[in-house]
Amino acid sequence: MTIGKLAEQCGIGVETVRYYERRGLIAEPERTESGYRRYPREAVDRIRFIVSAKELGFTLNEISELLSISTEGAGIDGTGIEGTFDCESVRSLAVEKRRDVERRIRMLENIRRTLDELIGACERNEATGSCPIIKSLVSGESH
Amino acid sequence: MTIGKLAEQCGIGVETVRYYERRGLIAEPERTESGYRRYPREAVDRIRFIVSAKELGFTLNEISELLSISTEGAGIDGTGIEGTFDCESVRSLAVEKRRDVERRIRMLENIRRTLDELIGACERNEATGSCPIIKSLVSGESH
DNA sequence: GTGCACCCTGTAGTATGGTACGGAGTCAAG
DNA sequence: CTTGACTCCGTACCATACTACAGGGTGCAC
Repeated sequence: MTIGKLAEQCGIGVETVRYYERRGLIAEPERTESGYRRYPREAVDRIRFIVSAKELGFTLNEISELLSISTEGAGIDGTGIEGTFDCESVRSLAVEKRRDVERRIRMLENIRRTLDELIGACERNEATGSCPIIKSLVSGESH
Repeated sequence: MTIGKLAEQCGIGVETVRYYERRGLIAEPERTESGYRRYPREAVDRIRFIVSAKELGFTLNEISELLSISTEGAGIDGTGIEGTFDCESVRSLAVEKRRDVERRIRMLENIRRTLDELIGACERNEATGSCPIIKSLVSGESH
C-alpha cells in the first residue's frame, strides 16, 4: 500500500503520515527499491486510532504512550518510550490511563445529560433559565 | 473578584482569562473606577467549563457553540455566533452536539474496555499478543 | 517516449491556544 | 508614604500539530 492510499483510507494527508512517522507514532515502513514507502494493511488501523484519539483530546505524546502500552514493550523509536517494559510498569501505566479515560467519560456524560435536558425542555417549549450545561459539568468534576 | 483570584480558582493564568475574554468566551466584566476587571462568582463556573471542555478535545470555537446553546440566545460578542436563536435552531444544534458527545463517549468506552482487558491480562501474567487497543477502538468507530 | 499523477527529502509557513514581556498605574499593609 | 503585589494594555514570542512549497525522481498509461 502506498502512502497516498494509506492517507486516503485514514482521511488525512500524506504529509501528516510522514509527520507521524517522524514523531515515532508509526514505524518506518518497508521501502521499494526506488525508495517509496510500502505499508501493510495494519497501518490503517494504527493511524485511525491516532486520529480518533486525537479527536478525544489526547495529545500525540499521550497517544504514543497509549500505543506503547497496547503493544507492550514493542517500543517506538525516537519517542523516548523504550521497549522492554516489565509487566508491572505496563500495568500501572494502563491503570493511570484508565483513570484518565474514566474521568473524561464522566465529564462527557454530564454534558450529554445536560444536552438531553436542554433538548427536552426545548421540545416542551420551555425557555431554560440560566446555563444548566455549565452547572452540570462543573458539579460532576473530580480532578 | 479580581482577575487574579478568578484565574487561581480556575487553575489558569490571568493572561489566559484575558485571552478568553478577547476570544469572546467570557463576557467583558464590570470595571472598577481605576479600570480593574471585577468578576461575579459565576465566572468561575464558566471558565471551569471551558477548561474541562478543552481537556475533552473541544476547540475554543466548539466551546463557544456549546456555551451559546446553553445560554440560549444570549450570544457572544465577536464570535460570529449571534444571539436571538429561535428554539428550533438551539434544539438542532444541541442534537448535533449530543451526537458528537455520544460518539466520543463510545470511543472512550472502547479504550477503557481494552485497558481493562490489558490490566486483567497483565494481572494474570499473560503476554498480550498484538495490539488489542487499536482493534477495539477502530471496531467501535462510527463516523 | 512523454505526460501526468504520484513519490522523495528538506525546510518553511500556518493555525490554535496560550505565555511572557515591557512600561505603566493601583491598592493596601506596615 | 513607601514598598511589594497586583492590575492595565499591547505586542511578541512559544509549543503543538500540521500544511505547503521547492526541487527533484518514479511509474505507468497512451
